[in-house]
Amino acid sequence: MHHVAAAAGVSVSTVSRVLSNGRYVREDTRLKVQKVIAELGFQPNRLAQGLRPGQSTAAIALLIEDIANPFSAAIAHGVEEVIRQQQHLLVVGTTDRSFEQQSELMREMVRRRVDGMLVVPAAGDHSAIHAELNKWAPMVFIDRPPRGIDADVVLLDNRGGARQAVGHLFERGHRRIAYVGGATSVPTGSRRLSGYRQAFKDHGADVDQQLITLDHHDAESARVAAVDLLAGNSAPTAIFADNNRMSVGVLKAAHEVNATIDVAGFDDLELAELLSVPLALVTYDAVALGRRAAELLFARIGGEAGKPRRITLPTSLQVHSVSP
Amino acid sequence: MHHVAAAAGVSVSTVSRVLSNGRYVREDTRLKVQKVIAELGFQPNRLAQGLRPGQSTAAIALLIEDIANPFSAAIAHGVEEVIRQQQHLLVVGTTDRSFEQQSELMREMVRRRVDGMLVVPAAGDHSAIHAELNKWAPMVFIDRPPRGIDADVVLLDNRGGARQAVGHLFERGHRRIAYVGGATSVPTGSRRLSGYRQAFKDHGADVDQQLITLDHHDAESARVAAVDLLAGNSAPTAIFADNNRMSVGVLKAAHEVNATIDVAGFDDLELAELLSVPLALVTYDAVALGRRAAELLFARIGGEAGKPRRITLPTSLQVHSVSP
DNA sequence: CAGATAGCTGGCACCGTTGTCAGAGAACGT
DNA sequence: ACGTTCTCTGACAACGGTGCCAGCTATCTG
Repeated sequence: MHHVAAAAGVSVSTVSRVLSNGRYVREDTRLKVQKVIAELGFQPNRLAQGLRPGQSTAAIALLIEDIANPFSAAIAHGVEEVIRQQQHLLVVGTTDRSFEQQSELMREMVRRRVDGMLVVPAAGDHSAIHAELNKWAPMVFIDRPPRGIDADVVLLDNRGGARQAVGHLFERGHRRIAYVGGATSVPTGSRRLSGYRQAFKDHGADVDQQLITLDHHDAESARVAAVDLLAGNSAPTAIFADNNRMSVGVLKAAHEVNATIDVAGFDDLELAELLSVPLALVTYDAVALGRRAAELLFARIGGEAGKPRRITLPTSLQVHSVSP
Repeated sequence: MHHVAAAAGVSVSTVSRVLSNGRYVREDTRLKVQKVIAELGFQPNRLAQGLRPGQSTAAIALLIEDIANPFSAAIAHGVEEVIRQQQHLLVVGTTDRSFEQQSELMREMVRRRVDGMLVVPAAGDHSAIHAELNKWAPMVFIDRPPRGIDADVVLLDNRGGARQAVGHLFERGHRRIAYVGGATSVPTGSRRLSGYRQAFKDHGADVDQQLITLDHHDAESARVAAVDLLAGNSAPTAIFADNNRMSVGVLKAAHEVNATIDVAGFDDLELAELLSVPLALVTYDAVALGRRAAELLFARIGGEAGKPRRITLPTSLQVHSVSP
């Protein structure tokens, strides 16, 4: 800016006034300065602007497990919608499910003075890090409650969704319904398992522990487990899959051993309607998850006080009938 | 920091030395300052650090069409890998395919003094904006060359991939092969169409313009077009789809009218192996696209001069045989 | 015609941090 | 005893902006 001022033969104050569209600048002075700015290709330094106290950086941090995951990507999309509307910029950090990495990213974001943080929390006790950083930037959590603290969070109805899907299998006459589940360290999974159990209770049936297999981290591991289940002498007639990777594994297994079973699963699948297996999917609006979280965050940034809020978004069951 | 210095009874210089782990600080002074920092929960302001000249902000901008798009998400993932390794942070901007929005985002990123920019360019003449901003931050483009300038870019072998896929259909005995294509304003599509034509030339066949339908922006529009093609009295025996949305539309159409045709398409599809249609897909490593672009960008940031580079990544044809 | 008011401009302190410099005191060599 | 070197610390100027204040000129008001 100093450079521009010198070239235009005015003071930096005047250049600043031109840039901020302030009053009290003579028209020809304004034109002269704007001309120099254009010629020099000058761009004001927003970091320096944000330096003075009370100034916002107009940036929001989003901490997710992995951008390539469609679920994370949908959340990011929803967040982005709100952020753009609020004229803010999005800084993305990837935690890789590591609590240490998440904590270090949170600190880095605070050092960069983001206005707030949206976090899909990793497994770990958040009390220390939350106490340390909360006064710097408000935080809103997404998809699961952070362990150890009571904080703003936007969730899905995991329990209700699983209950409804398994209930659907019951209504189709099944009694031997297996459960193929992902990581047990995340609260999401245990809520879904709880919904599965609830569906059994709803229908006065007993859960067979032999039909529950957990802690599969990818489709391949789920496929192997499902093949085992279907090969057993008391094989299930239907399978509920914990999440989309589990669903893919289960569908591959059924295809592989040529079993005619009903499948239900959490999360949507691309092309589900083209498959030749009766399939029911618990779908939801992941974009809304990000949007609602961002809206809540901006409310907090705007000074909204009050107790931590917990918002639960509904799921819906999408039934794909088998193709002819 | 001033606050910390006052509380610890030392000067800001000393606090700065403690934070930057500098020499010449007595052990008890260091401990005293660190204690105060911990008690106050102080976090240094990285924006102020980056203010002095020659200092980097350790931030990279990524401008994509839409984070929720799996292709964009995969690119972001590859970029993230490199960026984390380089201890940088990722700022994401969404252009929505609008050249105006992209230009404004580019300016905003420069105002935030990012070290460099990675851009999946929108349709539009980049000469003015590139000249305006290139001196501030190096740019590397992804997936398609920006119109109007010669710049660093990392591409896919669109022409070769389409040529190979259509060639595969020829080898399976097809001669009437239709083309269902996406937006014609992006160079990617025209390269793929060129590959399609080349495959016809390779096999001494003539292209039938009646079998080419373009400018579909979503799966639904592609589905309708494919249904029309298949209902015609000179229906194709195979269809090549321009991208994954087109493929989905074509597959739905084939399923709908119960046509037994061969399908080939650009981009991968989830669950492709479970479908009961002969399907060949042009797949590629989208993560590598982001990774290579980020690597090139860091080389430029590191001062590597020389002519603009054009890196082309290979595609591979994945053939899914029909299920029994 | 004096005084008030409005328009326009430059000077300066400040934001939070770092690097340079100067200075004080201790340890050391001659 | 004296100069030199080393350790430690604080003062200060920058970095790139913004906002306040002072001061100038021109116009308006009584």
